[in-house]
Parts: sequence; structure tokens; C-alpha cells
Amino acid sequence: MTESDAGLRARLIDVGAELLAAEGPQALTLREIARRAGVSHGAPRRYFPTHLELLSAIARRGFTDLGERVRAVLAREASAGPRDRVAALARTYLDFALGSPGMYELMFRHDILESGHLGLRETSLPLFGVLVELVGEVRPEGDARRVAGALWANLHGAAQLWRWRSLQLALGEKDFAPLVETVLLAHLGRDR
Amino acid sequence: MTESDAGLRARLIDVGAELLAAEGPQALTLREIARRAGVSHGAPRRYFPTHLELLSAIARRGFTDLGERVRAVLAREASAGPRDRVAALARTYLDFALGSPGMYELMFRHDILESGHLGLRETSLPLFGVLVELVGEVRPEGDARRVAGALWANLHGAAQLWRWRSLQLALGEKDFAPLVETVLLAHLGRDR
DNA sequence: TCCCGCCGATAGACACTGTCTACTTACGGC
DNA sequence: GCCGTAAGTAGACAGTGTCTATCGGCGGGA
Repeated sequence: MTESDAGLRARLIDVGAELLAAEGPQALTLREIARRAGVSHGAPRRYFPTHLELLSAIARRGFTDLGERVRAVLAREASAGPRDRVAALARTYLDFALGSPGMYELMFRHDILESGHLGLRETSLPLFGVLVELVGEVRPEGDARRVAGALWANLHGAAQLWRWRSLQLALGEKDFAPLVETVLLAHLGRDR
Repeated sequence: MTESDAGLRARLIDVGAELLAAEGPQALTLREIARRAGVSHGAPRRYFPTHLELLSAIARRGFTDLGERVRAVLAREASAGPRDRVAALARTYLDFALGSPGMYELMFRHDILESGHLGLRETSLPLFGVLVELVGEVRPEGDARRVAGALWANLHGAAQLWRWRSLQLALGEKDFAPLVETVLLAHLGRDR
């Protein structure tokens, strides 16, 4: 019952995720994944009719990983105030994006999301629901959904612009934290 | 002196930009661009040693187009207040991103930015400088650079999440404008 | 025990891609 | 008129995703 005799379907996703972390998204060739899984290049087709579907499955693992991390952090911070919990969620999100850049990029490739084979868009909905709820606690007077949407967009944009160093260049800074504070301040208001 | 006898270098960029708008980034094959330009597949190599450099040149056109549009809008709104000018800049930026999705996506492909052949990152700096200046006028009390960076990230993230319909799904909305207002409000404060 | 059928995987073909290289063509300066 | 250089051509090459024919082994029925 070692890893090697797990089902090929799962093994392909495992190998793909490793390859993604090690060499980036452009290395995620169908044939290379098959090679590293020790099967012929036609084998994946039995489980993933198309290359894009295999990539979607790998990206889906990224979404579930991110969701688990966020849930774990929120559970740990259960006793903290809502603002701190939103901050913790935001930092976890950004840690993931900056710590697993390849996976994050794959997760948000529009052709993967658009293909819709695995309902990836829907996978992030519960996470967004949590964010909406927390934002509603922090700012009960506003439209929580919209504020949460704006905050999510801000986190996503900050992660991407930071990752390809455009923001470093523009801000002349190397530390990400102050920008995160600015973002949180903008959407959540000043701390009480 | 028709378009067809312009230099091949410029024609390749023209053809590429058209193809990009018509069929999206995945259609931007080196060979297909050469085909539509009426030359052999080896011809582009004389001007763009690598496929990535041709893509970079096309993306660079996107950056200059965006810069021109923003400058034109700001010139038209010269008499407006700084907050309205920031709002106009933001809407222009988002119009570009949503109206030319293929170009926008190409412009922010990290491997293109990272390749650095054409200094694309630096191309967006003057635009960012304008934003910093305007933000400084709206909120003289804060750190304009950081607020401008957060706003830029928010615009970028909103454009991308909206484009692949994640935000529509999360917000249950079809109209982009209210979210833009929320974003502007968050970073610029309430209008006076 | 034999045989059949099916499932999982293999191997090769196909069209296509980006890159590289040898070749041809055309034009301007002497 | 000739030659050298620059621009574009054409073909080869390895690699890719997809498709199809084939093969091996295993389980169930006679």
C-alpha cells in the first residue's frame, strides 16, 4: 500500500502538484507528468480525457488545500475579534499565493476556470462566504458582500502584482506587510 | 505605401494584435502570425529572436495604448477634481481590461514580464506615477504611494476576477459599476 | 480447465509548435 | 558588371496533445 500502487488517477495529480511546485506551470506537460508517474503518455487519457482536465484536477487540489489552510487558521483564531480574523484570513491567502506561486497561478488560469469541467469557480464560494460573514461582523453598516468582493479582489491583485515584482518596483519596497495593512485598513476601516 | 509594405517588424506586431483581439492569447502562435503576415515561419526570427520576444512586443503595444487612453481621459478631465480624475483613470483602466481581455491577459503574463527583454514592468511606471500624484491630492494626509499601490492592486484584481466571472458568481450581480464604486470608496474615502 | 470479454495501459501515427540551419534571392556600393 | 550583405525561404528536429489500433492480464461462465 505504498504510494506507488495508489490509483493512477490520484498519482497523476500528486506527481503534477510536485512538478508544479518544483518547476512551475509551464513544466506541467501531459507527457512529462506521465513520464514521472512511470506510465506511457497515453495512460492519463483513461482518467483525464484532455490535458486541460488533468490541469483542472491539479488546480482543484490547490483550492481545497487553500480552503483547509484558511479553515485551520480561523479555527485557531476562533476567540479573536472579527477584524483580526479577517486579517488572519487575508494573510493566509497571501501566504498561499506567494508561497505556492505555481499552484496559485494555475488555479487562476482563466482557461481552466472557464472550461468548467470541475466547477472550480464554485469551489471557492464557501471560502468567500466565510469572508462575507466576517466582513459583516466588522462593518455591520455596509453591504458585506460587496465589501468582501472588493477585498478579495484587492488580495488577489496584490498577490499577483507583488509576485511579478511590479509593486516592488512601483513602491520601492521589499516588505509585503505594510501594503497588506493598507489594504486591510482601506476595506475594514480603522481599528477600534 | 499601403500597410502591406510597412516593415515586417511592425506588421508582425499589427497582425499579432489583431489576432489577439480576434481569437485570444492562445492563438498567438509564431507560425500563425507569420502566416497572416504573409511570410514564412522563419521570417519573424530576424526581428524577434524568440517567440516570447514577439509576444513581449505585442504586449508593449498594449501598455502604450493603455497609457495613451489614460492620458487622453485625464486631459479631458483636467478641470475636474482629483477624486473624479482618479475615478476616471480607474474606469478607463477597467474598460481597457474588460474591453480588450486578450491584450490585458497578455500584458500581465508573468513569463513575459519576467523575461524583461523589453522592460515591460518599467513601461507601467509613469502611469503609476500619475496615479500616485492624484491619490496624493485626494488624500494628502496618507502615504500616497502605498494607497496608490493598494488601489492599483484592487483594480487589477477586480478586473481579473470579474473577467472570469468569479465575482459575478460570488456577488450574484451582473453590473460592474457598483463594485467599482465600492473599491474607489475604500481607497479614497467618502466624497466630500 | 478453457475460453471469452473487458479494462487498463502501450505504442505509434498525426498535425502542430518553436527553434535552428543551410540555402536562395535581391539590392546597393564600388 | 560584380560582389557582399541582409532578408526571407524551406526543411529538419525534438517536443507537444490527441487519436487509434493493439496488447496483456484478470475474472466470470461453460
